[in-house]
Amino acid sequence: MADLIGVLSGDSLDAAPRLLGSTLRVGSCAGVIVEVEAYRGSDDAASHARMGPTGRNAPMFGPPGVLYVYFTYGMHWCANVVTGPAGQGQAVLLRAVEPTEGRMEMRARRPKARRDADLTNGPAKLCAAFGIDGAHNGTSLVDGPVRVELGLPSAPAAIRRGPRIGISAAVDLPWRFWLADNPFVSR
DNA sequence: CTTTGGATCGTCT
DNA sequence: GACGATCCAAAGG
Repeated sequence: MADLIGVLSGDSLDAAPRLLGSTLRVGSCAGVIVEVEAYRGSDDAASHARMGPTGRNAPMFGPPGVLYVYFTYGMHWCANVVTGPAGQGQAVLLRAVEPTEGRMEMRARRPKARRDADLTNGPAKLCAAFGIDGAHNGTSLVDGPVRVELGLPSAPAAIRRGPRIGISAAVDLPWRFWLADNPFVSR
């Protein structure tokens, strides 16, 4: 299956690298996804879903193709693409995007960004730049306000993988994926 | 360039 | 009551 839901219905570990090169679109802003992290359910000690469904992670246990937005550190929003069969609690965190449309708007929302590369090279940065917040939690990525337009699969040789960032458990699992040499990746 | 610490509050134990 | 799937400014080399 070559449609978005088809791709997202699979395991987050398969969907994550597949999403590299796809487009994130919100209003007049758009960008190419260049860095993601896969999170799974009860078998992933670093996942919000590790303890089963709660008030916050509820969208992760719903159907794939939905946006899961969470608030952290008292001030930041982060966005995930829900994947896997419904009930699994799997998702892919969007960590970095390469802006392609609406840079002026992004700059207005992120006045602290000095270089263009600082606009969207982090999970909370890209949410701020695109104006994604809790109001978008649980919305459809197919026909909702925040959309993912599936791109062609990236060449395996262009994909890098390594440990996830910012977590304190399961730190050895290489479940972070990014496009090699892309200047918009977070690190 | 790298390292360090502050900001700030919803969520779950 | 503790702690984040983070970011940024300031200080030190």
